[in-house]
Amino acid sequence: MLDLKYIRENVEAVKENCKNRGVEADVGLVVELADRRSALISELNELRHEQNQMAKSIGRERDEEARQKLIEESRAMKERIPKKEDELAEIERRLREEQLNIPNMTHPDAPIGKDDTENVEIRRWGEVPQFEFEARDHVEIGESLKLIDFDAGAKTTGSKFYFLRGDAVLLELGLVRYALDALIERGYEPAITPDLARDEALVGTGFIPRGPETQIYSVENTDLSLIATAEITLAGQLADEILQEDDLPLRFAGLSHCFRTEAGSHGRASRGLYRVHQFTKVEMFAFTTPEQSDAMHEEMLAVEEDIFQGLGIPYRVVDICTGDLGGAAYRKYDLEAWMPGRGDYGEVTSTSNTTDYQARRLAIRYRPEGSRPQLLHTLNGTAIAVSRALISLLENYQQEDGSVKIPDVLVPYVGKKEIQPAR
RNA sequence: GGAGGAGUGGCCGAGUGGUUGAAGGCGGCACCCUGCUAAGGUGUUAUACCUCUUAACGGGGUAUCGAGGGUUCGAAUCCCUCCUCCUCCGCCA
Repeated sequence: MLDLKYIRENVEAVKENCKNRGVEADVGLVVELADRRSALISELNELRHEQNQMAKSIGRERDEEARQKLIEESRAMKERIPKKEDELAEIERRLREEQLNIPNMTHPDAPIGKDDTENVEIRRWGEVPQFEFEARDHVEIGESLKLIDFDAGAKTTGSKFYFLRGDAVLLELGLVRYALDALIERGYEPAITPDLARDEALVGTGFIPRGPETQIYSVENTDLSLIATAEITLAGQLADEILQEDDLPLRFAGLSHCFRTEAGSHGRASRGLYRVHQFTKVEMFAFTTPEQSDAMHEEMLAVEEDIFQGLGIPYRVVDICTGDLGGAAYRKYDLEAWMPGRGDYGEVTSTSNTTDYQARRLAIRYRPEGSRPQLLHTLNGTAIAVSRALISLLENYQQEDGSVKIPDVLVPYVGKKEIQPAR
C-alpha cells in the first residue's frame, strides 16, 4: 500500500509508475476519494467536538433541571453523527479498495518492460553441463530412482501433490539444513513458523484479496489459510509493533511448507515438481531502516548466489522488469537455475525489496534515534525452495548409469555421495 | 472440550459511568546541582488521522486503555462477540 499523502502529492509520478508496471489503477479516483474522506473526517470531528463539549458541560451542571434540559439537547444533537459515520465508512471502503490496486513505486534502475520477456539478465554463473548421453528430466529420474511419487500424491491428495521417497527425503532435509547453516552463519535467526496464518496476516502481506488468481488455500469455517510462503508469517509476526533502531536490521531464516493453488496456471511450464501445490522452503526475511534496504537486497541476492554456487548449479541472475514486478516489489531479482530437462533456465529463487509497502499495511515501524516512529522496510528472498532446487539438482547431477551424484556440500547432510537405483 | 481469572502508555502498575490521554513508579530525554563516581533537583516524555500556521518549531480537533460491536448526553469503567495469556479439570501426541 502506498501512502495516501504521497499519492496526493505525487499524482503524476504515481500514474507514470502504474503505466510502467502495466497496472490499471485509477489514481484520480483515489485522490478524489481521499479528498472526500478528509472533508468528512473534518465534519465528523467538528460534530464530535460539539458533542463532547455538551457531555462535559452536563457533567459539570449541578442544577437538576438545567441538567435534564442539556441532556435532551444533547440527545437530539447526536443523531447527526451516525449518518456521517456511515458515509465515511463507505468512502473509506472504496478508497481502500482503489488504493490497494496501486503498486509500489519502482527502483530507478529497474528495467522498464511489459512482461517477463523483458526481464534483464545481469550475469551467468557456472557451466551448463554437456551430457554424453540423452539427458533425462527430473520426473524420469525421480521415477526410476523411486524418489518422487506423483501417483501416490494424486491418489491421496490430488494432482500436483507428490510423495518424496527414500533418498529424496534425505535430500530435502539436507538442502534445508544446508541453507539454514548458510543463513545462520550470516546472522539470520532460524524460525519454523506456523504453516497456517490468519487472514489478517495475509491481507497485511498482500496475499489476499487478490481476486480470482488467488494462490491461497483457505480453511473452511475459520479465518485461517495455508501459507504460500513463510514471508506471510515472518512479516506478520511484528505487525503493529515499534522496533528500536538498534535492533535493525533483523534477519530471519524461516522454514515452512508452502501451499499454492496455482489457479489459472494450467498449461504453463509445469511438468513435474516445477509448479506444485505444496513444497518446503527456507525463506529469508529482513526488517531494515529505509537506508539499509538497498544493501540488504544486494546481500540477499549474494546469499542466494552463494547457496547455488555451493551446490554447483549453473544459474543466471535476472533483474525483473517493471511489468513483472507484482504489486509490492520496489525491485526484484530472480535466480534462474539451469534445468537440463527443459534445456532452459527456470526460476529457483526470488528476492524483493518491498520498501515500506508491506510495512504500511502491517503497521510495522521503528523509532529512529530521537525522533518519531516511522515505517521500516521489509525484504524477502528465497534461500531454498526445495521442489525447484530438486529439479535442478537431479537434472544437473544425473549420471550416465542412471544414478545421481550428490554435490559435495550436501554429502555431510545427506550422508552419501550418490543416489543409486533402489533394488 | 469444561470451570475460573486476566489483558491499561517503552516497561511496571492505579483507576468500576462525568474536565482521566489516563495517578504513581521505572526507564528515556533536557536542564540544574555536583572535583570524579554515586546520589539529588526541575521539567519533559504515546500513536494515527483531520485541520490551521510555519522555512522549521508549533496550535486546534478527533480517535485510541487486547479487537470489534452495543447501552448512555457522557465508557478504561456497564453489556455482547472475538483474540491472546494464566490456573484447575478432562482428553490426546
